[in-house]
Amino acid sequence: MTRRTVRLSDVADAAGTSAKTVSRVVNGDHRVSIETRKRVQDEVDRLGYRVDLMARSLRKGVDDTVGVVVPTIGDPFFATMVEEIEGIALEQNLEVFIARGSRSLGIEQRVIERMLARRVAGLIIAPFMADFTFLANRNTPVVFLDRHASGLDADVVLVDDFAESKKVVHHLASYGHTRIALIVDNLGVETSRKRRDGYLAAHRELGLPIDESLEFRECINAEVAEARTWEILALPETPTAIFSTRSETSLGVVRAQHHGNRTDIAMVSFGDFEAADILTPAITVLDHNPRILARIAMERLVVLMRGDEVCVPSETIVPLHLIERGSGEITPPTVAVSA
Amino acid sequence: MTRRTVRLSDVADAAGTSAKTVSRVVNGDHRVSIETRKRVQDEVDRLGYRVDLMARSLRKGVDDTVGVVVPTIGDPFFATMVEEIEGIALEQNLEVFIARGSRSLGIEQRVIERMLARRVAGLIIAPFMADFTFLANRNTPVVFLDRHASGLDADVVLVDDFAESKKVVHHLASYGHTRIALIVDNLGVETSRKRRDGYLAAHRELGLPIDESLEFRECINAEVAEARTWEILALPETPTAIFSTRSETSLGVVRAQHHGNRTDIAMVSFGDFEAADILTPAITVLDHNPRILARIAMERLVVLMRGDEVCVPSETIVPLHLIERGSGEITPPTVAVSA
DNA sequence: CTACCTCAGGTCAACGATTACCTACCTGAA
DNA sequence: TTCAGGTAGGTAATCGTTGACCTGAGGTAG
Repeated sequence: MTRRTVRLSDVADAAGTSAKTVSRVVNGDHRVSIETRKRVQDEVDRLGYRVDLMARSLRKGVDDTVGVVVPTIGDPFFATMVEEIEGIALEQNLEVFIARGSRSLGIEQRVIERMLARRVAGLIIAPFMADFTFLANRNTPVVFLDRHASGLDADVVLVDDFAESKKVVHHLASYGHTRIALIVDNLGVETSRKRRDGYLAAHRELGLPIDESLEFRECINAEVAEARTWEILALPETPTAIFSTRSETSLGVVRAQHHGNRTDIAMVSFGDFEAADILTPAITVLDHNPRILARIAMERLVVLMRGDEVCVPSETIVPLHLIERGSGEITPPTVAVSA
Repeated sequence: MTRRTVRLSDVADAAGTSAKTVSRVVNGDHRVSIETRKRVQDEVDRLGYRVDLMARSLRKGVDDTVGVVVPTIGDPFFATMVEEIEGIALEQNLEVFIARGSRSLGIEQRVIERMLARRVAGLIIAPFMADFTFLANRNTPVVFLDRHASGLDADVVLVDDFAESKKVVHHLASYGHTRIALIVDNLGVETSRKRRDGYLAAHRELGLPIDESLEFRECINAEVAEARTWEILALPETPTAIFSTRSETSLGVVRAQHHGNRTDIAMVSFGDFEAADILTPAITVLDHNPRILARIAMERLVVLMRGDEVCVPSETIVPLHLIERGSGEITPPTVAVSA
């Protein structure tokens, strides 16, 4: 029962040819006569031969795999990205390695080094905190997703966090809000910083006062966001609107609003989430669609991996739409609407 | 700038030893003197040597990778499983391949064959529809997750779908419900079939009439479930409770209930979902925690891969808790509660 | 003083497939 | 007739690492 591996040469012996010929048949090389091809193919089927991809990759120098590194896999946003990437990879006959980059400090570099040791053909990275200088003199193609990466000039696919955030504040302001709380993650994270910058810039453009006590940082997950929202609700002068800069934190915000019976406070989420449309009120969101981003990144990576065109790193910005569902169109108590 | 790969022999030349000695140092073999070890290590660092995992795996016959196949990656249930698996894999210095198994017919076999060609050290499969007989005479360790697999006697980690579903119906019945609608996926899927069987069995045990018109099959996603729920709401004699057998479909059910203003109908979800606790009413769920399942499966796989103990395939059943949040404790209109 | 053991290190082949380079043989044009 | 060119197929080296096996020096027990 010890099923020894069937190798090229086993098939060759059985078919009375050389290993090279079998290799040609297996790889669809045309320099093989019809009869030989058939004879070899029959033996391949009979013996149940499969290429050993380890051996092939060793010889070729690259492996037909792409490495995907995301901050968290369980987050529906990144999970959907991975699903999209996997779909394209399958079409291209590529295998997908997955790793999480946010566990601890230095973890991103570690998992990426491992993938490089595997000679992955390309990398898609949704960066978390690392500096990517260590990738500089490798020649593995890399596309960054969702955020810019420091230390490496590579392709990147993202949204204009700054402008989109400004858009949200302008939207809320147009409904009369002047006191808008901000729920934001660690500012060391580029996306968070830019979203906050957009929030501040919009305030300046609109001539709204900037109240630092309305800015809640370090909202790293739904739980923290929920706790901060309870603080918001306890404020002497409650803000009339909340802007949550990540869909994950939005759930925390909404949770506190519901449990605290304060759904009268307007709320906009950067990023859609499940159930956002069935809550009461339904949540107005900036539709940050992971599939589109992932698709563009992966298609770009495939081009880079083919290596036809030696092109300069490009930056793709995907525009977002604001889906008005209600929570973002609530007017503040003391202001009458004109529209 | 053409960074040629640094190999063992390059380091060996630089350190004035043989490649084997470098290999020993790199792999922490003890048969190397302190001085030699240091000299080699210095060269390793200076030249920036990294093992070529392709070469190592070819030599060793297995690759330090595990393949994970799930029906869908984007679904938070499976995404969380993958995240948990990846965490344990990292601790064990294993890399993770990810693939989706539900795209089209035969896709599971195809992606698994590819992983086998890569000589993965083990497989974790959340089966979808395939027959796994083709895995029978391979000797790659396999653990099935979430469902039994046909055609292969291997380890499996799952919940008792039948008993848990019965529990739900008993729960609803204890609140006086006798007309309970069932939202269920394709019955070709084992979990779906068993959940339905549990639903039916509970009816028999309780002496409740079984009304086939209350059974809605082929609810393959949230959209279909939502549509079916609209049908339910339009029924002449509306059921007083709904049992949704998957968290994904639960969202659809709840969506229709909310938009149709029929949150007076009781509802229980097999599987928790985000926002289930902040809806009004909050949703009663059977807490089908993917992390626990994934952890058990992965720990089991690690044991199998070590191959110490040649053990017979085991079946692990994880018990679930019903989280009563409100929607499952609504009483039907015409019945007075005694408790 | 010999026999045996351990330690540090080395040699060589093999893992399985592919690439670069040949060898016949055949065809057709000059 | 001869030679370029194409076709079918083969040979040998190589990708980078490791397992099996070997060697020589030194230690130790009898």
